[in-house]
Amino acid sequence: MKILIAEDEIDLQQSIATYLERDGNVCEVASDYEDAAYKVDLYDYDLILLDVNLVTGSGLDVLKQLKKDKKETGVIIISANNSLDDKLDGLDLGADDYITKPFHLAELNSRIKAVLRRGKYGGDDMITFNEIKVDTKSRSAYIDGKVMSLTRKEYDLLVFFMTNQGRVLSKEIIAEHLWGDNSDLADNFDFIYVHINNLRKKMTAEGAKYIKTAYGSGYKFIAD
Amino acid sequence: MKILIAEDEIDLQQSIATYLERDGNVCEVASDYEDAAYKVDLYDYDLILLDVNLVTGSGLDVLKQLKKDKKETGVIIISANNSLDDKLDGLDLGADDYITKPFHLAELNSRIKAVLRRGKYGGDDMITFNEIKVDTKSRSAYIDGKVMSLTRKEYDLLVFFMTNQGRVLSKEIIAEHLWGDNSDLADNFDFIYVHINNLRKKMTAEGAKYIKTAYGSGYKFIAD
DNA sequence: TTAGATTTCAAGGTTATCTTTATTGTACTA
DNA sequence: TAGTACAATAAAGATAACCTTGAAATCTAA
Repeated sequence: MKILIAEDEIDLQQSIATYLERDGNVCEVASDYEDAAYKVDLYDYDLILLDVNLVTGSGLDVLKQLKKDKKETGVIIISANNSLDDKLDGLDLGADDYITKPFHLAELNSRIKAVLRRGKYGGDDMITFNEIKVDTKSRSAYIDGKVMSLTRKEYDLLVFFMTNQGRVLSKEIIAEHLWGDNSDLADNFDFIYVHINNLRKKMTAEGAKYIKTAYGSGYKFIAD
Repeated sequence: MKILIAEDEIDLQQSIATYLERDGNVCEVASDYEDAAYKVDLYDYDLILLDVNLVTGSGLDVLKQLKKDKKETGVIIISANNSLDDKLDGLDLGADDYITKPFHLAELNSRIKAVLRRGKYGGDDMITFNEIKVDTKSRSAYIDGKVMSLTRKEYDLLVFFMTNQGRVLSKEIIAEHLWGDNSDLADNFDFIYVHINNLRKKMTAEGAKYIKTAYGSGYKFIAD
C-alpha cells in the first residue's frame, strides 16, 4: 500500500512510517501543508494520514482538494485536541475515520486496516505494475493476463519487489523479509542469487525486465 | 559516531561492539539497567542500541528518561521476543527503529545507517542542490531530470558532499566516511583522487562543476 | 511413504568496480 | 623562477560482486 503521512511532528511521523513500512507498505511523508498539498496533487495514494493542525495550514484543506479532484484515497484524520469539531468537520468532508493524539500505534494500525478493508480504495488484494498483476488473496501472479507459475519463494520475492517499487533492496533486507528472523543464514546470502535468477527468467520470458541490479547495493524493481 | 550498546548478553554485546568499531565508531557498553540509565544521563550519544529486557529493569524506562531530557539521540530497540508490544511501545515512546533477536549484524548495520542519516536531513528522502537531486530510497541520483549512472563509491561520495555542502572535506574525513576502516588505509588515500575524478567527470559532463579543490586541505561542494 | 517439486549449497565463470601504479599537470613557497 | 608538494588523469591489475548451473538436501502433497 502507498501511504502518505502528513504530520509535522517528525518523531511521530517517523515512528508511523517505520511501523507501516515493516508491514510492507510504502510510505511518504509531508511535514507541512504545502508539501502535503503538492504530493496529494501529484501522486495517488491508497491512504492518507492527515493531521488537521499542520504548521502552515489546515489538513482539512488538503482533504477538500482531494475530494474536489475525486481521488479514491482513504483518509484518516489525526487531531491533536479533543474538540469534536475537527473530527466532525473531517468526517463531513469525506474522511473515513479519525484518531486523537496521543494514540497507540496498534490502535492506528487497526483503523488503517479497517479503512483499507472496506475495499473502496487500493485496499483490494491486487498489486499491479504494468502488465504484471498479483492477487495476494489467491497468491497468484499474472503477466499479460497469463498465469505465472511461481514457487513460494519466487512469489514472495515478486510481492516484496512490487510493494517496494523503485527502492533499492539489499540482499540482507530481502533475506530478512523472506526468511524472517532465521539466524542461521548468518553470512551466506548467495542462494538469493538463485531465486533472483529464477524469477527473472520467468519474467523476461514474457519480456518483463523490471528487476535491475544495483551493483554493490542490491536490486530494484523498476521500468526502464 | 558514539554509540551506546545497552545489552546484557555479553557475547552479543561484544560482537556488536567489534563490528561497529571496525566501521570507525566509538562504542560503550552497558550490561544492566542501572548502568544504562547512568550513562545515558551523563553522556551524549549519537545512537543507543537498547535492549528492552535488561536484567534489572526495562530499556523502555531508559528511553522515557532520554526523551524527558530531550536528548537528540537515535534509538534502536532490540527486542528478544516476537510479541509486537515491546516494539510498538518503543516506537510510541519515540524510538527510531527496532530489531528482533536474533538478527544479522549486517541488518543491524543498515538500520543504524538509516537512523543516523535520518537525523541529518530530517526524514526526507530527497537531497537537492540546484539541478542535482538524490533519492536516497532508490539510491539514484538525477541531474536535470536525467539519471546519473553512478557506482556505489561515487554515489556515497556524492551524498556525502551534498549533505556537507560548503564544508571543506579532507581526504581523511572522506575516507573515514566511505570506508570506515581507518586502520588498513592509514597512509595512502590516493585512490580518493580517482573517485573524485570519476564523479567530477560525470557531473561536469552535464555542466555541474560543484566539486572544488581546496589545495592542501581537501574538497568542498559549492556553487560558484 | 514416496515421488515430485522446491530450496539450498557449492563451484566456476563473468563482469563491474575498486585500487594501484605511473605519468603528467597544477598550485604554492622560497 | 625554480623547486617542491599536491592533485589530476589514464590504464593496467586485483578484488569483490554477481550470474549460472547442476546436484544434494529438504520439503510437500498425494
